[in-house]
Amino acid sequence: MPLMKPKKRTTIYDIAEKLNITASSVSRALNNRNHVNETTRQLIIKTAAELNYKRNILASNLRMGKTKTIGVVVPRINQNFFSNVIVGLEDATYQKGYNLIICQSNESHEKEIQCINTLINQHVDCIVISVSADSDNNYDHLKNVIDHGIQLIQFDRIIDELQTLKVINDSEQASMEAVAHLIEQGYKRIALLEGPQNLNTFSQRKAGYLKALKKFNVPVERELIIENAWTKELGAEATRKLLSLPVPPDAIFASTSDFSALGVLDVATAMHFKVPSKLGICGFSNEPFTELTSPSITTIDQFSIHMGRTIANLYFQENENSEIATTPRTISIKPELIVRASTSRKV
Amino acid sequence: MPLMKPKKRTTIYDIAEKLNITASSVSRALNNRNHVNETTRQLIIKTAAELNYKRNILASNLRMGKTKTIGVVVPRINQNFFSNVIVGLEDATYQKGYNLIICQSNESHEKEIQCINTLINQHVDCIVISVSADSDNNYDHLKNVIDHGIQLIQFDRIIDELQTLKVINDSEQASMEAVAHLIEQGYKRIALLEGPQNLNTFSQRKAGYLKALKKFNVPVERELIIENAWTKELGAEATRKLLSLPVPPDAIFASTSDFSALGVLDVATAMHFKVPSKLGICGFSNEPFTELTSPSITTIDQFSIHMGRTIANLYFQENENSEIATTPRTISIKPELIVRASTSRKV
DNA sequence: TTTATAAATGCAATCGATTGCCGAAATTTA
DNA sequence: TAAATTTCGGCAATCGATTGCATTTATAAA
Repeated sequence: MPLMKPKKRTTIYDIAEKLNITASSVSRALNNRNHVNETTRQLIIKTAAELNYKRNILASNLRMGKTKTIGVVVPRINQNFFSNVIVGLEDATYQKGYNLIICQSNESHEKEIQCINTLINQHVDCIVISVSADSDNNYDHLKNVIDHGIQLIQFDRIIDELQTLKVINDSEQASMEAVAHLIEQGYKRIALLEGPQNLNTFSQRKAGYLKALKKFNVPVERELIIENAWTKELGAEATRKLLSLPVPPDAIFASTSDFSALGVLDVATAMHFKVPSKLGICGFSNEPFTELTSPSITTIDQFSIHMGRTIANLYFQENENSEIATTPRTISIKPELIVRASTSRKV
Repeated sequence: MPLMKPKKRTTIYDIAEKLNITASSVSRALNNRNHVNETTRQLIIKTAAELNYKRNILASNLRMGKTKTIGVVVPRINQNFFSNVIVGLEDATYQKGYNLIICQSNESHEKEIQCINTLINQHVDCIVISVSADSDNNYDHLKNVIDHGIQLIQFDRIIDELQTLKVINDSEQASMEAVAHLIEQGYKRIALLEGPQNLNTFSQRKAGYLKALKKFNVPVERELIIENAWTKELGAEATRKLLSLPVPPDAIFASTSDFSALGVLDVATAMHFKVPSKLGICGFSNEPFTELTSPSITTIDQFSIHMGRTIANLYFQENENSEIATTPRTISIKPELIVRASTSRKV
C-alpha cells in the first residue's frame, strides 16, 4: 500500500486567489456577513463548492474562542440511565452541529476533577454533569467551570447550592407514589433501601418514602431503613438482614436502583418469601431487565432519553444570545411508576 | 447574579513578558524541546505554574494539525455491547490525554456518512467505527477518512475489503462452539436465526453454525434457517413459525442477539415448549439480562470492554511514530461461550 | 589569545478564519 | 453638478503555539 499523503484541504485563501479577491471577502460571504455584493457572494459560494472547501474548524475555533462542543461527565457511560441520557443529548445536539465529548468519572471525585479540567482545556462551550457519589463536599472544580465562562448544566445528581441550570427528576414525588402504591396494595411494613444521602437523588427518594408513610399514617420504623444498599450485593445483604427480623417487612422499596431490587428478589426467592404475595418489591430506574425477571419488578421510569434532549434544548434556549446563562433555572421531569408483578397482589 | 466575565487565560506571551524572554523559549521549555538552558527551563516551568498557565489547545491544534481526539461511530450508544466498548476506549485513551467524540449512526448509512464528515471536519486523529447494518455497499466515506490522513480502525462489524486496522471477535469459532455444545447436549434439529448477511459478524456466525453441523454430520435443513430475525419481535415471530413446523426444531441458535433469544424464550414459554428439555436456546452477546430470565439464557460473551481497550492500544502502538499506519492488521478476540440453564439438559 | 564549535535565545513566519477600520466606488440627495 | 450616503472590499491585526533560521553567547580547541 502506498504511503498516503493527506490531500491539502482548500482554504479561503485558495478561493480568494482563484477569484482574485481577498480572504476577508470569502470569509464574509461564507458567513453571510454583510459587506459583500450578492453577485460576488454567489460566485464565492459556487467556487467553494467546486473546490470542495470545508471550513477549518481548528482555525475557526481559535479565532472565535468557541468550539460548538459540549462536554459530558457521567459516573458511568455504560449504565443504562446515563447511556440513554447521552443518546438524547447526542440526538438533539447533533442536529445543531454540536459535538459531544464524553468522560466518565467512575464515581470518583478525583477523576471527576480531572475530567472537568480536560473539558475546560478543550474550551467546550458547555459542560453537562451528573456528579459522582464520592464528592467531598468540594465543588471548586464546578465553580471553576463557571469562572471560565463555560455554561454549566447539572442533571439528575446535582449540587443544590450551586446556582446553575439544572434538569432533574422529581424523585420525591415518584417515590411517594411508589410507596403509596405499595400501601394501597395492602403492604403494611415497608422497608427502604437508601443511597448516599449527600446525593439529592437519594435523599429525595427517602423524603418521598417518609412523606407517603406520613400521609397514610404508617409509623416510621428505624430498623426498616437500611443505609447504603446500592448494588445488587448490598441489596441482597440488606434483604437477608431484613427478612431475618423478628417481624420482617412485607415490602421493600429499593430506592437506590433496580440492581439492588434484583438482589432483594434473589434473596427473597432463596428464603422462600413469595413475591409479591409475601413480599412486595419496588425498584428504581426501569432498567430493561426489570420486566424480564420472574416476577417482573415494579419500578420507576425516568425518561432518560427525554432528559438528554431536555438538557440540550435548555442549553440552546438559554444561550441563543451566545451569552452564558447566569440565572439559575431548574427543569423537573416527572418520572412514571411502572407497576409490574412484584407488587401486584390485588387483582 | 453578576454577569460573569471569563478570566483571561495566561498565554506563553504573558510568561515570556514576565521573564523578559520570548515566547519561543517558553514554548520550547514547556515542550521539553532542546535548545533551552536548564536553569531557564526550570524558571519558566515555575512561572507557568505560578500564573496557572494552561496550554491553549485550540491554538496548538491549529498549528500542529493534530487534536488528540478520537472519533467513535457506533450504531447505537445505548446498546450494551457498544457502550461497553466505549467504556474500554475511554478508559485507555483518557490515560494518554486523548478525548473521545461519540456519534451514533442509528443503523443508517446516511447518518453514518454525516458522522464521518463531522469527524473529518473536527480533524480527529483517528476514527473508530462499527458500520451500520444499512450500508449500500458504498464505502467512499471510509476511504475518504484514509485520504484525509486520518487513522481508521474498524471493529466488530467491518468491511472486509477495506485495508484498515481491524479488531473483531472470532464469531465463527464462537458460533461453532455454541452449536457443538448444543449437539453435545443431545439437540438434533437446531434452527438458526440469522442477521443481515452483508455484515461480517452475522455471516461469520452463520458460517460457524454450518461448520459445526458439518463436523457432526448433521444435515442442514433449509427450513430451519430464518433470515433477518434480529429484534425481540422478529425472534418471536420466527419462533412461532419454527415451532409450528410439522417437525419443529429442538433448539434455536439466535445468532443475531440476546434480544431475539429473548423473543424465542417468550414464545417457547407461551407455546409450552419447555426450555431446555424440549427446546434449547442460545443467544449472542451476553447482555446482562440473559442471566436473569428463567431459565437463564446460554450466550456468548464478547469481552466488549476489553475490545475497547484493545482498539485504543492498537492505535497507540501503530501511531507511535505519528505516521498513520497503512499496513492493514487484524486483531481477533476469542469470545467465550457462557453455558446457562437454557441449554443444559444433561446434568 | 584567537578561532572553531556548541548551546541558548530571538525573530518572524505559519497554521486559517475572522473582523475593525479605512478607502474607493456606486448611489442618493440637494 | 456637487455633496452626502451607502455599499463593497482590501489591509492588517488577532487568536496562541510552534519552529526553521539567524544571531548571540558561552565553551572548547588550537
